[in-house]
Amino acid sequence: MAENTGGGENLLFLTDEQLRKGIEAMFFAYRGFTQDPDRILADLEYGRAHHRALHFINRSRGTTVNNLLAVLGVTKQSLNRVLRTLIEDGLVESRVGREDRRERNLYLTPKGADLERQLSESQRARMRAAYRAAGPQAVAGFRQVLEAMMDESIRAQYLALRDGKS
Amino acid sequence: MAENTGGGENLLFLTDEQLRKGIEAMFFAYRGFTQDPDRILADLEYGRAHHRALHFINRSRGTTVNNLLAVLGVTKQSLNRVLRTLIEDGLVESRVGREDRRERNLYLTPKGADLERQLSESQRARMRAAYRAAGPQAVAGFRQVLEAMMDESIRAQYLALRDGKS
DNA sequence: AAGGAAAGTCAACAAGGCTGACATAAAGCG
DNA sequence: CGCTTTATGTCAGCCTTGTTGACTTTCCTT
Repeated sequence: MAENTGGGENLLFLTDEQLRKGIEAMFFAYRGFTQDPDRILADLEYGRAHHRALHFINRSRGTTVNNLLAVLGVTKQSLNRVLRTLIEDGLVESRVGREDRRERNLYLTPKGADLERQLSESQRARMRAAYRAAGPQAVAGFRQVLEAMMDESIRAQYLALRDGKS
Repeated sequence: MAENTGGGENLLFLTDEQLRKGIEAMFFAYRGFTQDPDRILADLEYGRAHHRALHFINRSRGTTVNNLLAVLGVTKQSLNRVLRTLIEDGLVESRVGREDRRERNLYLTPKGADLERQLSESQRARMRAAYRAAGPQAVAGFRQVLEAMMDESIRAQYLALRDGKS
C-alpha cells in the first residue's frame, strides 16, 4: 500500500501538502472524537471539562488535585470550578489524604462511575469502529504518530498512564 | 510490546483498554497539535478561531461564507465575529460574488497570507517531526484511522478538500 | 517556630461557542 | 411585477471554560 522504499529515500509523505492534509484530518477527526460525549453532556448541563475530569479520575483513582492539574493542563481555578460541581452533584468524592493530610484523593462515586462509563462508551464505540475499519497495523501507526506529536513534557505523563495499567 | 500476530484474528487492539489509550493519545496529541500556533496567536490578540478561518480561506480561495460555515461547523454569528476582525485588520478580503452578488468570496490579503504561512509552518514543523519519527507506514495508518473517526457528514468535506488539490 | 506546599476560594476578565430576532440585498419564481 | 427564499451581516444576551491575581487554611518539613 504505502510505498515503503526501505531505502528510506521516499520522503513524499513529508511534503507540505501531505502535512496540510494531516492537519485537516486531525481537525475533523477531533470533532468526531468529541461529539458523541458532548451530546450526552449537553443534556446534563455538563461540559467537556467535566468529562475530562471524570475520565482521568477514573483512570487514576485516588489521584490528587495537583496531579490532575498537571494532566489536564489547566489552572487550579479552572479545574476547581468543575470539580466543585462534580462533588456537589455526588459524582466525585474527595477524601483527605492518608499520608499527607493536605492532599485530597479523588474518587468516582458509583453515580460518577456510571456517567463516566456512559460517556466513555460512546467515545469508545466510535473509536472501535474506526480501529476496526482501519485494522491493527493502521492503529499501531496511528498511535505512533500521535505519541510523536505530543509535547515532550506531556509525553511522560501519557506514557505513565499508558503503561500504568496493563 | 504490542503483540501483533498478523494472523488477522488478533483483536487485542480492540480491547477497551487499548481504546482508552487511543482516546488519551488523541487528547494529549491534540494539545501538542494546537500549542505552537496558539503561542503565535496569543501575541497578536487572535485566537484559534482566527487560525482556522485563515487556514480554510487559504485552502479554498474564494470560498463563500456559507461554505466556510459548513466546513468550520460553527454558527454564522460566531464566525462573523472572527471574520470581521480579520477583514478590519486587513488580513482577509471579502469580494462581492461575480455570479451571485449575494455571496461574498473570501481571499487572504498578502498580509493574511503571511500570517497563515507563519502559523501553518509552526504547525507543520511539529507534524513533520512526528511523521519523520514515525515513518511513512505509520503515517498511512494515522491518516486511515483519523478518516475513519470523522463523522460521516464531515468526511465528504474532508475528502473534497483532500482531493481538491493534489 | 518558620517556611513552604496543597488545596480552596473570590473577583474579574476574555475567547469563542450558542440562541433569537431582525435587516438588507439579490436571486428566483409564478 | 410582486412574493419568497437565500446569503450575509448584525445586535443583544447567555454559557462554558480558560486566564490572572490575591488571599486563606491546613498541614508537612526543617
